[in-house]
Amino acid sequence: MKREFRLTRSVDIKRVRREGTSLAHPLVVLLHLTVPGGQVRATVIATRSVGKAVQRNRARRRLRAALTPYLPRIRPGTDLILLARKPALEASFSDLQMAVYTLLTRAGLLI
RNA sequence: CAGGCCGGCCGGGUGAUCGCGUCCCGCUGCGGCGGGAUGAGGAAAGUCCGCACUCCACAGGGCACGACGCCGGGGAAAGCCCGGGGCGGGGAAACCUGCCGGACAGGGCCACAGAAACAAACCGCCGCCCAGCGGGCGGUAAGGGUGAAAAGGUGGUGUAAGAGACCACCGGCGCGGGCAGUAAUGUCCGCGGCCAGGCAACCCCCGUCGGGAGCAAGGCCAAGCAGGGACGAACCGCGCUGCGGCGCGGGGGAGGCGGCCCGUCUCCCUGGAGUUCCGGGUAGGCUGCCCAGAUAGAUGAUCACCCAGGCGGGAUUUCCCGCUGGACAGAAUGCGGCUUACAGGCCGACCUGAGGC
RNA sequence: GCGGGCGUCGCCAAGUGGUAAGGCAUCAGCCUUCCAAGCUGACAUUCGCGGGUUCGAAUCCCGUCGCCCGCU
Repeated sequence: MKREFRLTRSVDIKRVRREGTSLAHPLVVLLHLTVPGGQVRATVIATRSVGKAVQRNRARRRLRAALTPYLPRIRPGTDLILLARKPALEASFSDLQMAVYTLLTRAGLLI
C-alpha cells in the first residue's frame, strides 16, 4: 500500500472514529466516512488487545495485504479504517480476504 | 556408547508471483516511471543499573536522602566482567550455588515456652538456721527441664557443693613475630585473659559515589487567540543632572534552587518584577536522528522444493515410503552491562558408568 | 520513549516481623405449613509467582508476571 493511499493524520483518524459508520465482522471491524474531494485513504489499526508487538505487526501486515487488491475498486473520497480483532491472527489469509470483501460490500463502497 | 556438567556458536535455505521503506542514477507531460543498492535481534524485550547528549545561569559547600561495601586486575562508569580468598549449602564426581565493613559508638527487637533472653536460681546439689518429713537465708551454672538461641569440649586438681578458680591437650579470640602470597588470606611459634548471645536484606556508625530532569530532553519555523480578577516590598544614603531621570552602595521582595540551609546569579522596589486563579488559542512542519532510520510507524502475502527434527509402516548396519514440522520474539537518540524468554542443532573441555583394543 | 502506583477467600477489604480480622456471597442446621428475615456453625495446607535474610515472612531484600494512572 503506497503512502499516497494511507490515512496518516491523527485528526483524520479521530474524525473517522467519531463520525464514521462502523461494520463488524468476527475477524475485523470496518469504519468508513465519505470525505468530498479526496481519493481513497485507508489505515489498519491493531490495538494492544490483539497481542504484543509481534502479533500486532503481523495482524496489521496481513490485513493490509488483504485490503490492497480492493483499493482501486473503492469509491473515491472515502476514508476507512480496518480494526484488527484477535481471531484475525489465527485465520487463514483467504478467510481474511473474504472478511474484508464482505465488509466492503455491505458498506456499499465497491464500484 | 549412555547419562551428566561447563564454555562458545548458530538459530532455517533456495526459487517463483504480487507488494513496502530509505538512498543513488536516468527520464519526465512534475502526477510519476525505469534501473541499481540496501533494509530487525541475541535477546531489538523488561526498563533494573551506568555513560554520552540536552535543558535547568555556574554544577559550588553542608545537611537530608539514596546506592554500594573481602582482595587483585580490566573498564568512561555501573546493582558490570575476569581471576583469587574466607564462611556456609547441594552433588558419587565434573561442578553448581548463597553471603562478605562495624554488634565494647548508641538505640531497638528476640513472640510462645522458660526461673532467667543479657540478665538470671524453677527443680536439683551443698552449708547454716528454724525446726522437723517442710520452711528461711546464703553459696553453686556440673546435672534436669524450656527454647532457634542461655557464660567452649575432654580429663584432672580443687571444694561444703561447685565453677577456667587452677592445670594439660584441643577449639575459638586478641597481640607480637617468622615463612608463602601484589593482596584478601594461609601456615608455624610464643604470650595473654580464659573468652557472656543473635539480628545491621531494623534504625544506626564508618568508607566510597551520586545536583535535578529526561529525545514526549531540547532548538528553529509556521499558524492562532482576549483578556480579566486577587496578592504584591512605605525604601534609605551618596554622586551627576538638560529637573524628566540616571548611576553606585546598603536594605527589602520575587524567582532560578523540583527537599532544606549557605553561597551565588537575574529581575524588581508603587505607572510595579513576579506569584496565583479564571478564561481564550494551538495539537502542524523541520531539526535532534544515524551506512536500517520511521514519524499512526517500511523488511510483508501466497506457494513449491530442499535441509534439520518428530511419529508410523516395511526391510532391519548404513535404505525406502507416508504424515507432521522450524522457538522466543519486531529497531524509534546512540552505546556499555544486568535480568528474563527461547523449538532445535553444531563445536570443544571435563566427570561417572559400561564395553572393546 | 519516559515517570509513578497496586496485587490478601468468588467480591469488597483490615493486617507493615510472632502463625491471616470483618462484611457480602455460598453451603449445612435451627425456626416457619412454605419463602424471606433472624440465630448457630462451616469456608485462606500456596497472601500474584520464584528465590533469599531471620528461630520465624502477607510484612524485609532481589528477581519475575499481571493490572492501573500520568507525561507530547
